[in-house]
Amino acid sequence: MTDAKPATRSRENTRARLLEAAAQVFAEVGLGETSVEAICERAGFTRGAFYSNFASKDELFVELSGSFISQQVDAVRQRVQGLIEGGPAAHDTVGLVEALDVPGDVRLGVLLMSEIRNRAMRDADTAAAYLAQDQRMVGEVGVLLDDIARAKGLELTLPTEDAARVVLTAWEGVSARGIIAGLPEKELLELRAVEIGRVADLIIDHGPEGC
Amino acid sequence: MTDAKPATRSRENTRARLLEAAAQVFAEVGLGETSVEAICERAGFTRGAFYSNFASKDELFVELSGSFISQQVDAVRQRVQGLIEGGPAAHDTVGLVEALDVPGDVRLGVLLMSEIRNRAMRDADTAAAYLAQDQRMVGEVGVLLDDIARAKGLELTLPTEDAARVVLTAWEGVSARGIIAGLPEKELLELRAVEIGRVADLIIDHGPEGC
DNA sequence: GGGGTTCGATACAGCGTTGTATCCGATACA
DNA sequence: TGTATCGGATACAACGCTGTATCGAACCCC
Repeated sequence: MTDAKPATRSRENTRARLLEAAAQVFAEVGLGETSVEAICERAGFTRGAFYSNFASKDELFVELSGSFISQQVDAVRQRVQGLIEGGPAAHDTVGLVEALDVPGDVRLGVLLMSEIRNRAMRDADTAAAYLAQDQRMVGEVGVLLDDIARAKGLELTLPTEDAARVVLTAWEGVSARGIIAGLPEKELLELRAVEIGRVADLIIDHGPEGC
Repeated sequence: MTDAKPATRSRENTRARLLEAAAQVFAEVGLGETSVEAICERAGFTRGAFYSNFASKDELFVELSGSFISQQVDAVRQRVQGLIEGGPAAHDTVGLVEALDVPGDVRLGVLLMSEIRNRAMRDADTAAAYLAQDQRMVGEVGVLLDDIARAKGLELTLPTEDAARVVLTAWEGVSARGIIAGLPEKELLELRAVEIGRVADLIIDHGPEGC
């Protein structure tokens, strides 16, 4: 999945390497600051290879962002299903963090997602794609939240969809803040777990003190 | 405050117009996609005027982002103080929305803030400035939240600082989503008010049902 | 293993942008 | 009113980036 050097030259391989390199460069310097040249250099190709596979930087970005987001959602979906099938044992707010914490380079993921959102704010097509996947993500998290609450015999303190949105928004917010603060990967993960735990308790654990 | 055409030519006036134009262009197309040329055109100057006032696009951005954020915080601070001095009458979650809702072009504000955060994720200097102002903002919101809770005879369900962060994160998240969804100004304000009200209730109104 | 095809490298023309150096006009002050 | 100064316009050289057209080599299939 992370073949740095290609054994043989094939269209698919080249595309994949270009996409991966592009993701890195986008994350490092931002979409607007990224040149096609920089992507090619990172991937170990020349611009000839690039234009043989993509019409422009924009087209590549559309493809990259599309696959990246849906990949993220799919990963969460898989984990949510796993947790639910695992029975009530796994149904804790800890499970929530576990579900959202898609493995991989956290920093890259946060920065790339930030670029996508940034573009979505200005481009209608990107916005539509983003909102569609976002809705899916909200659905998955909502299912998990409902299930956690049910396993605990409690009710959500918010409508499911709103609850999921609050959790996801907090997730993104705390991720961004961690990056800005320059936290290393490990501490970022910890911070995120702690904060999401707090928010989840607000939403699920309505009234922990004896009434 | 919004003089389009300068009566007389003065350094300060030119700087101000360039800064205002830059804010608009940054919001429209993003920092990286913005050329010095575009800023000057928007402001009604040539690049000569620009380089006579700023060393580079970056320097302008640093100045702009610095003044913009602190201005936002100051505005919130003023409103928070006003509300608190207004007595318990104004102490509602409605007051919270009122305090955060700094008047002006909402879309521009959200987009510009997004650009600043985006840069803060990659540039240490910007990050430091951002975090400092963010901390101030958290403080202000925290004070208001504490006061609202006290006026209602309730306690916050989270430590003050965490509570403020949750509110602010939700605020930014819902703003961004509104922009992405292409909501017009008015609906964006409504959406924001509703969502923040919900979140605030979670944090302040612990246990609305009769125990 | 040879020939056709595909894929990536190379070369090139063109454009937009940057930053500076110079010039001109307006403002301020005597 | 004349003069010095300051601020913005103009002109220019240089660079980086884009996109395309062409060339050469690796792959595929027979």
